[in-house]
Amino acid sequence: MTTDTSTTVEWLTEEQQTHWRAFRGGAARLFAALEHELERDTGLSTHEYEVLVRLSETPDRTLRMAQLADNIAHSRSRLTHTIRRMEEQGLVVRLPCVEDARGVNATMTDKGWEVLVAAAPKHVQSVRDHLVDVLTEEQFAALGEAMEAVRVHLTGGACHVEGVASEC
Amino acid sequence: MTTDTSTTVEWLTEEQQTHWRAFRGGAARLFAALEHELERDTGLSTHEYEVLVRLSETPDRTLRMAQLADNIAHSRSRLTHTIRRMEEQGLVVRLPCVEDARGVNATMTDKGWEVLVAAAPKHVQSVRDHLVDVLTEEQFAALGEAMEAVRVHLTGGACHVEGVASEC
DNA sequence: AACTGTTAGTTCAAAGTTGTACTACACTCA
DNA sequence: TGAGTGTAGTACAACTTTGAACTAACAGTT
Repeated sequence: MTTDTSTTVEWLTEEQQTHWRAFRGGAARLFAALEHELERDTGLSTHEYEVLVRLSETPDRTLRMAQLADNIAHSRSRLTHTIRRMEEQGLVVRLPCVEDARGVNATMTDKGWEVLVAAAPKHVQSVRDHLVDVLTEEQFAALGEAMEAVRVHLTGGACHVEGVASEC
Repeated sequence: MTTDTSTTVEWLTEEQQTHWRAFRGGAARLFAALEHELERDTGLSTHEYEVLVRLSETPDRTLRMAQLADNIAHSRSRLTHTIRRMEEQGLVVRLPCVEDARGVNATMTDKGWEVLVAAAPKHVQSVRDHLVDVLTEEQFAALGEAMEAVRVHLTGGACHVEGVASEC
């Protein structure tokens, strides 16, 4: 082992480059398409949709801000803005946390629930149209497993918050 | 065929849901990590990097605005802003297009080239660290092929602009 | 040449995102 | 009990993105 700072990097093969570009380009266009269809069909952004989904999966439709932020991989600051906007729309409410006076609980309202229930079928259909049904079952499973490995690598495998089971 | 507007949607199986979430979560975290490392190491955003890459691959380091926008899947408006910022940094220049007086050519400067040459090894290393080397060769190839199918589905297969061969 | 429809690119204002700084509270350990 | 350290969430200001409106120029028609 040397301390050479100008070590050569192993370049990508032409094949790898092709795959990497397909991944970047495909993912960018896919997320853009899903975003547009969800916005058009329901008025929600995919981020707002994700928030509602996560809240809907807890017993009391409530999560701490930090948990929510970790779940959907947003910065704290970004989540504060998103939740404020959703609160203005009446989709969620924020309440101080009893156990920890620093904390804030975001809770889904009945309206939030209704909006999610109305939005989900359309969004699922979009995901089918542009991703799931475009691939074979094996391809889609391989995609999921590969990206799960990437996620585990990036987050150190962590995917749980004390007290509340979260999606892994 | 009916005109029933409330047709039931085929839901995702639990497995499909898991894969879909892994894909979303993994991709979001991966792109965020790459963005941060590139910014930290070179001061470039991944979008600026992409612009430089595309320009570097043409014989005269030049592309029309619209071609560039299509290549990297950005809106026209967004590309205008990106190129303006890059022009202020001296990475590209904009020149009127001779063949079509409506058009504008974006050309990479020597400085842009140098910045790209300096940035590329670091970025490739990031891509290796967090994606390519995390997966087996087969997994990575499967990922690329799947996302290529998604891209083709979304763009109607188009991936070429008259006159200039672009990445497919 | 004038008319129509289309394409290229920019501009504008509104909305979203980012990172830092800040306040408040909690935890630890002397 | 209080000093020091860490965590939760928000506020702020700078920056980026979005979509619609706009100007200019091409292309085809009559």
